[in-house]
Amino acid sequence: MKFEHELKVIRKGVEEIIPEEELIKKLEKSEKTGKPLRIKYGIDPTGYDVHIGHLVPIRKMREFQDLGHTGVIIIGDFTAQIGDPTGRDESRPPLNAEMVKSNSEKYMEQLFTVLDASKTEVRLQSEWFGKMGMMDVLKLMGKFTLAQFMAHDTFRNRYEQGLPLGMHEIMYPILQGYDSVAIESDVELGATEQKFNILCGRDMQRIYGMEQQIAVLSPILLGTDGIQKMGKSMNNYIAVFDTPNDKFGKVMSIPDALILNYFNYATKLDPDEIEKIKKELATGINPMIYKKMLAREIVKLYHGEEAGMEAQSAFEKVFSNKELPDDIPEITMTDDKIKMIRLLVDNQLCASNSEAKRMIMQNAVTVDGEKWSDVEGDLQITDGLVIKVGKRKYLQIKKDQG
RNA sequence: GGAGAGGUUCCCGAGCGGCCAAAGGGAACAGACUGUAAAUCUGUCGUCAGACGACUUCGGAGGUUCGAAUCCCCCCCUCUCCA
Repeated sequence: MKFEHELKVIRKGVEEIIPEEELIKKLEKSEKTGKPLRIKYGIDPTGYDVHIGHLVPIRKMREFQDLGHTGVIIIGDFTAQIGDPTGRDESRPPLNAEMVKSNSEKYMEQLFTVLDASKTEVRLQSEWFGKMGMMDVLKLMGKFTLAQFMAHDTFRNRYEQGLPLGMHEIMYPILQGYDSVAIESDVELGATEQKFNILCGRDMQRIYGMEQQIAVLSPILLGTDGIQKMGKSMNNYIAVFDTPNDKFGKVMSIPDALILNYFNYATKLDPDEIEKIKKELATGINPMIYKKMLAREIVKLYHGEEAGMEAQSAFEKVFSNKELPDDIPEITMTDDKIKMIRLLVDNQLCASNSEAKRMIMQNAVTVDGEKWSDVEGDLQITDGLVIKVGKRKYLQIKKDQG
């Protein structure tokens, strides 16, 4: 069959393609005309912390790019004012132009760790929505009925549960859908929860008499807690900006049952190889071995091979062998002694005096490996002392004689 | 516009005049253990103060009371039903 290779690449790690037959037609057409397909993905510039869950569809975009197609990233400066109803982020501070600009720049910087910049277009929603007036908006809204929206889980559930549902929120899928018209997308990427919004884009294109886009839906990546989807509000995410050591550690903290899932969706590993790992894990082997490999693979993706190895040895050093890490934050002190509690709070090892005391009482504080138990005590400062709080917080003191 | 329900500590959610810094669960953190920042168990979880005690907190502003998250008044917000 024609396009067998392309389809195999596109299908990999994808939950659903709607409709697949049309995608084949589009591929054919693209080949015939030599015109690359336009692959859309939208982001809301409400913040800029990108986590590896976001990158599942982005990696898919890269694969499209490698097949010669064009990625189009939409900066949702209008939808950001609404907040994706499926995302359920509470606070929506109004965004001004500078914030949009700086957020999206930082956002793109992270996406370009994956994307091919030469085949990426970045577009702002305000390019088209900024020109619209009330009449245009009414016309857009008239294309859909309330029943269509209430048939959608997110809206219906919130309505039925008696939760607030703003009128403007139903505009979200409409705006996102119109984006597809504006940029004439052939394919829109997103996680499965985006199905409704992306299909809205299809409807919108049909209404405007255009060729309709294909939805290519990625699975939702679970967070490090293994229960909820990875998200900023849940504090269960691995960020692109996390240090290699943090990425490694966070991967090590996922439940064992999640290992294969992450291999599938958060790494570039070949499916055959993942199949092998699956079999290995089923033999009852210590999952840690493969979790380390997973962590290494993920670090590698963003920081390179060497960083992956380094993060692993740092992890083993600190957690398996309980040695000191290489990069301990340092402070320089001139005094001969300091109250321990103050030292901990002043250097952000603890959030408050009370917490510092609690930590001491819970045997969480050590000085050069020795437990510190005197809640009120002073620390005699000597050069090179290492303070450790809990499992992960360190501080080294440099004594300035001067 | 009318009638009713509600807004509690990071989240969910109990409390409805003193025994409430506020049950319970989740998250988080710590300790033990371990094969991992897995799992499990135990503990901690407003701030300040030598665990006594003090101060700030229960949508917002007032009031009643020796004393309020709990009662009253006004305001803001959410939900349901009626029009």
